[in-house]
Amino acid sequence: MTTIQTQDELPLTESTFFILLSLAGGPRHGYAILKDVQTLSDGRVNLSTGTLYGALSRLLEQGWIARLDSSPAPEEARPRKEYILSDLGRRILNAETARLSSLAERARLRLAGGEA
Amino acid sequence: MTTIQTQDELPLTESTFFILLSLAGGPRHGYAILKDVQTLSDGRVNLSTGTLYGALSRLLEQGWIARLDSSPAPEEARPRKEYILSDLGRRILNAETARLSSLAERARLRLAGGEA
DNA sequence: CCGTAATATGTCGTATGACGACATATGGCG
DNA sequence: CGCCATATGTCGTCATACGACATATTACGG
Repeated sequence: MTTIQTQDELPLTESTFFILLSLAGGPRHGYAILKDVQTLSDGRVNLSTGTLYGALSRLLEQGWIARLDSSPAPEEARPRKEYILSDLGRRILNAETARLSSLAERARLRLAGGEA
Repeated sequence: MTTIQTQDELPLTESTFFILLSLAGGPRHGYAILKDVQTLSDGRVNLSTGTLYGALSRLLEQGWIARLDSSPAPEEARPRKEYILSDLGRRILNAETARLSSLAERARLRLAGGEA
């Protein structure tokens, strides 16, 4: 069985992680992700638009996110592209979260205990 | 006061993180770090020598690690360079561990709760 | 009504760093 | 004697983050 090996895609970069995490909260368009990531990271992470739109097109290609064809209310003249997290994306985000936890735990042990 | 802003150095790459974490367990030479990182990561992370030695020289420049002048037992013809974690390096590793923890926690909340 | 800021999307050049491939040498074991 | 593990190192390439720049629309204050 050719189960997709989510493990092989890790680690995510911090930018990618936060973008996926933002979308885990619901569909959003680019600029909204930008703002959400600032909030999620307590202002620590400020994606440049270069990073954001580059990452979004990459994530689309990889199928980790998808375009949301929210029948764009015609009165919406304003350009807006909404994205949602795909199942694959969610699985990867879960795997990354697990990796993060185990990493932190592993580090805490060695830093606290001090033993080799 | 020019306190070093450890925050500004984060996030670390996974390679850097594991190299520092390995040295947190005591002084080691390059190849030993390579093996230690494999163990620490349950075989998931296999640094190439390109990554390792590149990272080590960078870490030296930054003062996060230092050469250990362990009066090399003269009978040691074998080339071996030992490294230790500096105070700065240890502070950064601590900061990164904290970042990792809060990231995992933040993600767990959003993924579990599902709320926006 | 005009200017400015926030919203919104995008491109481009540069720098960093991971990685695989390659190179080199010694020590130990069969 | 040959091979594998140990041990250190360089080089070219690729992925990606980032800042700078570009462009449009909407909202608000003066």
